[in-house]
Amino acid sequence: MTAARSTRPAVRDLSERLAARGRRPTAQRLLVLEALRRTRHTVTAPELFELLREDHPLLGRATVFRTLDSLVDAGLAQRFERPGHVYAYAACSSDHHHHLVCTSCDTSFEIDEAAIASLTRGLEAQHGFTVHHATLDFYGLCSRCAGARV
Amino acid sequence: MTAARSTRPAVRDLSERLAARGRRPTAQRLLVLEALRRTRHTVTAPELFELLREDHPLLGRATVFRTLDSLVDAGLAQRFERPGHVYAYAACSSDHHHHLVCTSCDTSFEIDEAAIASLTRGLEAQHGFTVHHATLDFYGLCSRCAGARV
DNA sequence: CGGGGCGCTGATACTGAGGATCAACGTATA
DNA sequence: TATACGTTGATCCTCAGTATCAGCGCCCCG
Repeated sequence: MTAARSTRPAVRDLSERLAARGRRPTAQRLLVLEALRRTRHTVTAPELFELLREDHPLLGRATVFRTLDSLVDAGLAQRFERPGHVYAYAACSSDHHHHLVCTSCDTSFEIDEAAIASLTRGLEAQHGFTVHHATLDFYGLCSRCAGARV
Repeated sequence: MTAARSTRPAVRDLSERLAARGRRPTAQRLLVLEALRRTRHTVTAPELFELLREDHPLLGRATVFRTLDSLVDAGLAQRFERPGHVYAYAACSSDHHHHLVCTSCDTSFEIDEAAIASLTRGLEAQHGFTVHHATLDFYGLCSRCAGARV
């Protein structure tokens, strides 16, 4: 597999984020990230593996799992709950880690981080707690699905 | 800081909540709920099973899994992430579903729901989204652990 | 420019959380 | 007391996620 030579923002972002942790922006990682960016929906690791395998039969199963973890770790993807005790993933820009997730069509929408930052600071002050990371995800129906199922 | 420690309401609460769904407040369910209330920490289903089995060797494994799901469903427990892609659980009062979780000692603290309610309403208005349920959990260090690891 | 360290990959086999199933049981209502 | 129905525990199964490891390729340093 050849190394990526494009200079699109996604690539630069990934490269920087990974480099900051002594990791490499490999073709596989870009592949996974771009596939994740392309779907507007949340995807489980096995789903994404099957999806990618259609075009890239060489891609390894373990690699997809590992890569998704790296992406979450690098702040470029977010983990969600799916019914049935399964994790699903969605790409997110480096500044927006929280989402509205439609439980009907699995589409995810990014949330403006400002409101949340102030909430976090309030909680830290109130409880003497040091927040490192938060899952702050809202599940429900998007306007389209809410309308469609009246 | 310690959360409210009112003892008996647990049973009434469970009964009502379950009855509202045509379900029964069985001895097993109370057992699981009380064990969950007793630990101030988050616990995984297998951990809780092992814990309960010491005193109640008859208790079935599947029952613990089922019961934890019922409790979450009834709003009396909350699911969390643990490193290693595992779910952990904590009891919560019917009105407080969101927590601060210490990643060092696994203790969980309830968050006042008022601030969150207004955040939710704002998001609903802003995105035309209908929120049914939210995971709103903050992971980090509690004051004790933050102090201890200087 | 050539070797060596190290991170990454893909294949395989494994682990264990959680679910499905089902006969037996308990409890509430008729 | 009889009956219906939710619940339980035992067993077996599924499959998401992990560990392992040999081979490979990038990058650094001589």
